[in-house]
Amino acid sequence: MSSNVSIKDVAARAGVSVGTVSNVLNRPERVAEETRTRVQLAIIALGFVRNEPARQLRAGRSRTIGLLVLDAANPFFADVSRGAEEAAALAGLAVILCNSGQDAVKETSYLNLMAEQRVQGLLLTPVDADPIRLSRLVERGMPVVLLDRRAEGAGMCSVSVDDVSGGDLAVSHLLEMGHERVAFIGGPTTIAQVKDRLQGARNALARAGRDPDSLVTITTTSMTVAAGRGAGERLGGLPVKRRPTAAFCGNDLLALGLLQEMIRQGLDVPNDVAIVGYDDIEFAAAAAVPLTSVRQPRHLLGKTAADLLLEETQDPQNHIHRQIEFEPDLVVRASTRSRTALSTASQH
Amino acid sequence: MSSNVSIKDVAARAGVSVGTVSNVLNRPERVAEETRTRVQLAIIALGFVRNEPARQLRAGRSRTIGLLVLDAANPFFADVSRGAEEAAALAGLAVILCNSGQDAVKETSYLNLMAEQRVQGLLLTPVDADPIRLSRLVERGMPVVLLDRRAEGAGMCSVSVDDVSGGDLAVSHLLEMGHERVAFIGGPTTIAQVKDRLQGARNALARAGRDPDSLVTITTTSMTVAAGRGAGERLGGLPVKRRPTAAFCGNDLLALGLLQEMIRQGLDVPNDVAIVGYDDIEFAAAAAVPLTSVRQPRHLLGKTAADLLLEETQDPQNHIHRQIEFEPDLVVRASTRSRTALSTASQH
DNA sequence: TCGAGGCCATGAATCGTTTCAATACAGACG
DNA sequence: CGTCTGTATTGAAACGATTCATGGCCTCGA
Repeated sequence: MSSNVSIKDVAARAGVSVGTVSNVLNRPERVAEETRTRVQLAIIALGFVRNEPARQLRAGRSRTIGLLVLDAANPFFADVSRGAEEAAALAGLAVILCNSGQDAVKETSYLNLMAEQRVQGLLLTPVDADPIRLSRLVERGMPVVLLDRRAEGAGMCSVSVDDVSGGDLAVSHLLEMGHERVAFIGGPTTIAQVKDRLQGARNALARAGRDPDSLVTITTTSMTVAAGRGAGERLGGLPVKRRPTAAFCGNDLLALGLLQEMIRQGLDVPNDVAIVGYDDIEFAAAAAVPLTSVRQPRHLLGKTAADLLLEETQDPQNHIHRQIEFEPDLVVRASTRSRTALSTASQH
Repeated sequence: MSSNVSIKDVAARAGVSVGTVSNVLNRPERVAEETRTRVQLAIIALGFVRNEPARQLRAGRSRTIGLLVLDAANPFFADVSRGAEEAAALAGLAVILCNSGQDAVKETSYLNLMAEQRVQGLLLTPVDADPIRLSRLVERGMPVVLLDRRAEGAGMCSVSVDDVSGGDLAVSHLLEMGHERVAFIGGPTTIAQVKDRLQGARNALARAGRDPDSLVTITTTSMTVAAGRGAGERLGGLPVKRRPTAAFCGNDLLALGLLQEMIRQGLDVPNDVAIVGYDDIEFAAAAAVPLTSVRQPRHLLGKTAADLLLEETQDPQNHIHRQIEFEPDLVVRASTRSRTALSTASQH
């Protein structure tokens, strides 16, 4: 198979020992210049490519970290991944990207895969709150940084955005715009982000003196555009009297799907139904009705997580686990600006 | 570091030899039931995780394939990746996903990384037409399948969509809608997809009896939403007399950016400028003005490529390289339906 | 009772690299 | 001329798994 040329062949061709070839590869300054170039020429002539698994076996550590995301098709995670990759690349590490697709079985199998591959560490957006699999990993000494999710104990680092606060921002805004009946759309509720954003929504209601249970909750089985359309069908099916006048969606994909379905049903956004999304992905601003959304520092999230992981792997002794939490921003766009509000705004 | 428990520890604890443990792992049927359960218990008790690099070193082959895409942030490639991953997973292989970001340097470094990792094979969307790096890989016996790009010689498999035909579809449609001045937006032109789609556009003009050089070509440095906005600025800056009344964009990200910028400038889509995108990503339909776009079978593209690669790795002797090419479809939406056309349509 | 044959388990060789103690050698110095 | 120092290279022992020839033990049939 590919590249059966080993360090031994290079050594033979250059007339040196394998140890010297290895030194040329790893500590070139220790090798006399003349020898070094001879070896390098042999490497080129033979097309030698280092066998990384063998290196890893002997050296004891790999040059990769793992990144396990909830949904690789969500542009939010694409941006997070890029942040992590850039930070890892600076440290000479490659990232193995895996997609759990919110499926606990796939998550487990990928966690196992990464453990077998002996990645140096793991960036992880966990599917559910189950701490058992995780703690087993950590106990065995695998450095883990939770991503987009706050670590509960102090057993590991985490980088997250305050989802409760984000949910609060979103629904407070809707209440300020005068909405009485508000819906929350998201799910499954096993996902921490969903739970927290919902909690934030309830907090906002409570603070405004409303009954948190007045929140109409539409639970979806995933967080995709298609699920958003499905939720839109359910919303549109409600009698107008009881239909919420505003919906807060657990992410922008849901919001975009909901928006599409509202338009299809001939409902006006924001006047019949106002919509707030979450993540502020690039497409939110380009939507049929530009989406109001809760913005998260996506790129920074990934970069910070990778940096924390690197810190831990490079000096595990002195590492102290940290939980970093960013604050989200609300970006207001047309999907929540009622026509009157809009005209008021344009008078400025 | 993580999991320093080796097969030797398991053997000691179970009171058997390492060979037996290996057999339990790989050919359990050869081991007596009583022994097998004893070993399995030891594995669980010690939390043994197989060291994959060591396995790979001895066994000679890895259980991963590489996937190198042009732009991981583009939902088109997210869908392609998912197709490839699903097919690979069925064969028990993991996918290492890397993102060249249309950067030849990054591409080279990732190709090298994958070669060092001894992936079984490679799915690749190449940055440019340079065949040298590729042929070197192939010569050394690395199975490669080109993805979203037709292989020129017969040296490797490829799975692609006919981009010339796609460009033709798009511009033919614009001409049918009565547009006289058409623009093409895309770049850099080193990317084969851009070149072919442009060629298709010119073919359509020629067939309609127009001068292919009448196509207004706006070259971008990347294929992102931001680049689309930039192109929109240039388009909007043209005197109305000379400004194209329609733009065909090299992908949907560009089209979405262009659309945003047109709206910002107060131009009407499609009446001032009609827009056709490419890829028909999910967000195209949800855009401010739903985008007409050239649809590609994204998921199938990835799946087919992975299947071809598996076929080659599983029986390299009898494998015959194939070039599979799918045909694209045009999906017409509001971004090219002028108001008259729209009202005509709604009378049905 | 013996030999054949089947089933299991063993243990050593091996994969390609890194690492490190040991060695070779040249030049400086007394 | 011997010794010392330091630099450059060597060679062998790991790393953790797989693989396969070998052999022990049992059972069965003659």
